[in-house]
Amino acid sequence: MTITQLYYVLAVAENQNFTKAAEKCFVTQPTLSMQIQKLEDQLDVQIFDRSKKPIELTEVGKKIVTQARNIVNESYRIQDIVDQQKGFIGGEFKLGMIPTIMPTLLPMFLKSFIKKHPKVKLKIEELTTEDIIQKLKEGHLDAAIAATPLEEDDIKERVLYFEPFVSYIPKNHRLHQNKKINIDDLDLNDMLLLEDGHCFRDGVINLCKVFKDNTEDKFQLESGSFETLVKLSNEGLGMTLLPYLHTLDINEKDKENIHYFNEPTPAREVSLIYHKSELKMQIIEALQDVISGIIRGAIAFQNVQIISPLSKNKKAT
Amino acid sequence: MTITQLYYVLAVAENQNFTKAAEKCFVTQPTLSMQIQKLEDQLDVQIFDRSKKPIELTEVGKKIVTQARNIVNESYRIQDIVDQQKGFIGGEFKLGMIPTIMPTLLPMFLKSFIKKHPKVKLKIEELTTEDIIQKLKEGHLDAAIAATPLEEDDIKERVLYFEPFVSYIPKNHRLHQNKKINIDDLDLNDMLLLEDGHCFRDGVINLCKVFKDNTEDKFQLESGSFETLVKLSNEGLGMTLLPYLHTLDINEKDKENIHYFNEPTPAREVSLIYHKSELKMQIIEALQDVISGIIRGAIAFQNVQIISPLSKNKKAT
DNA sequence: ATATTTTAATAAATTTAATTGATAGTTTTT
DNA sequence: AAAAACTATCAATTAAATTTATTAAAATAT
Repeated sequence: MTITQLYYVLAVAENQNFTKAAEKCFVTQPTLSMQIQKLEDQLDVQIFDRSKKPIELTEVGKKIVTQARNIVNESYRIQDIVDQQKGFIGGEFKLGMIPTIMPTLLPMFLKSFIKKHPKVKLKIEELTTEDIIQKLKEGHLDAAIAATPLEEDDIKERVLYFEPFVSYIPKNHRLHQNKKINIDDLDLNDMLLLEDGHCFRDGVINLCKVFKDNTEDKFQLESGSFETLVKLSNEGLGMTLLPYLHTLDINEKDKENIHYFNEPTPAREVSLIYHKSELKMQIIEALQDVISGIIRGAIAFQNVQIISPLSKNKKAT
Repeated sequence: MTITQLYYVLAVAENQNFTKAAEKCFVTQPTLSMQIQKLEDQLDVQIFDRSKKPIELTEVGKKIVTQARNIVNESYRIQDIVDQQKGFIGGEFKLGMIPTIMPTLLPMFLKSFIKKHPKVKLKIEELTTEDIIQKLKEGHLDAAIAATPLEEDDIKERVLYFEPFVSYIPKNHRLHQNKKINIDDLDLNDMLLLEDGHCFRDGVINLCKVFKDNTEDKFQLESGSFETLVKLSNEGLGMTLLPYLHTLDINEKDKENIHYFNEPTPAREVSLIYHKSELKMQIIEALQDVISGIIRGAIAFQNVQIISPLSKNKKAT
């Protein structure tokens, strides 16, 4: 049994296809076929059920894959030990970010991070929380930035900052006169929301339900970006909630529609999350340092109330 | 990096010698030299300090060895998964036993075990508790039978039985008239003990100190076997304590010197112990079943008081 | 000090294993 | 029924591990 064989098994298991898996491993398909067969012969057990199309794992196969993932990941840790010893901060680092954080946070820290740690090859991907959790568990991401707490066993969280929710209330809205907003002023029924799949949407729903749990989940208008939400709102279609950092680059004219909440300000907790195995911890800590340092100057709210990003129905989106 | 390379590193680390390590791996010495060099080149770090004789691990080397042991052991688990799936109970199984348990317990269960599980190739070694713990941690033993509790983080325990301490008191001894013995009758100063290194000795010392903690650790006579202790005792050199199972094959004449304790009978806890990684659990459970089944008929004491096998000075011997 | 022994590294040859390109045999899709 | 997609198989090739023989260096004994 070799680490390479186990790696091939993982590739086939994840792609459900020998040919695609071979491409991802940068070898030809017969290589995978033969090496996996060899492993199966040695163990005298079928890992894949080749009668099913697409190919499926057998029952033992599933257990073997879990263990293989362990072994392959633990093998990466040896290089990690060496890097740590040398104080070397570098190499490829795959970072996931959720869509409602990425556009505002990434430009704030990226330049500064690559300047400070030029040897790190950052690969950043925009993903839903759901995908992030799966990829962290499978070892396809080294870390991610998402709204927390997530309550996932295998994933650790380091809080970066608390980002307040801010109301965007157009002229014609019943709340526009109020200088500051209270949570119990909110009503999901006149609220514009991001489309399903964003955890910020779930946060807003949770927030609105803090006081009224009778709201039915029927919304009039939904969109994929805050920019659109603001425009729709300007058209008088309702108010909306924005994460604080998004309000920093709203144009002057629209800024008068921004209303802050009374304390305790509802906020989302934004954390750097990573697998509990703590691989590449040096880079994770370097990221944390850079981002925390930058945010310290940008967000100055004191008394906040954390709103959970988890939807009541689904696990985490 | 290959599992084989990691295995070679472990062998050299444990033998502190390339030549010996090569023999244990059933390859030639240049194979080890080259493969380990290759790994060192790849990681760009020295694992061994070859300037020291005998060869030593570097600081990183120590960390790499720990992780390598992880990986190699986890790789064995894949075969384990397959065996478990198939319900196969077989293969090599290395069992350690402490000297004060081995001669009485082994003959009781060995035949019956190999009859019930003929495919298991049992390799039994007599070892001190100390050695057992180390070998379990290094993966050189699959399980062991020892006196417990040990309070070792990485080691799990499954109690097999409680074996009472029995007094052996010769004619001329002050306690010979007493039909039953109390713990507070004991005095370390007229007690014959096993030589240092046996945990049963430490158990006896702990037992005697339950009531008197003023005893100084100066003993007159010590021996390596209970047979000798009994003979020395017969010569009038003092009383001694025996584990219950040892009293079953004392000759008729000497049996009148055996005195049981009043309840709660002091006893040692005898357990099957194994690494927390739970490798080869099927065989461990098979062993537990067989031994528990056999002991059930042999020991019938109810009210026992467990005496710790741990010495106050050293950790566990 | 010098010889002997022990031990690890190196070099070249050999064996073993992994990988590839070409192709055949299935199954699925069109 | 034909085409496409996919995996297994084979022989050839490439790469890697291992061995035997030897050298070099250090430790030990004489």
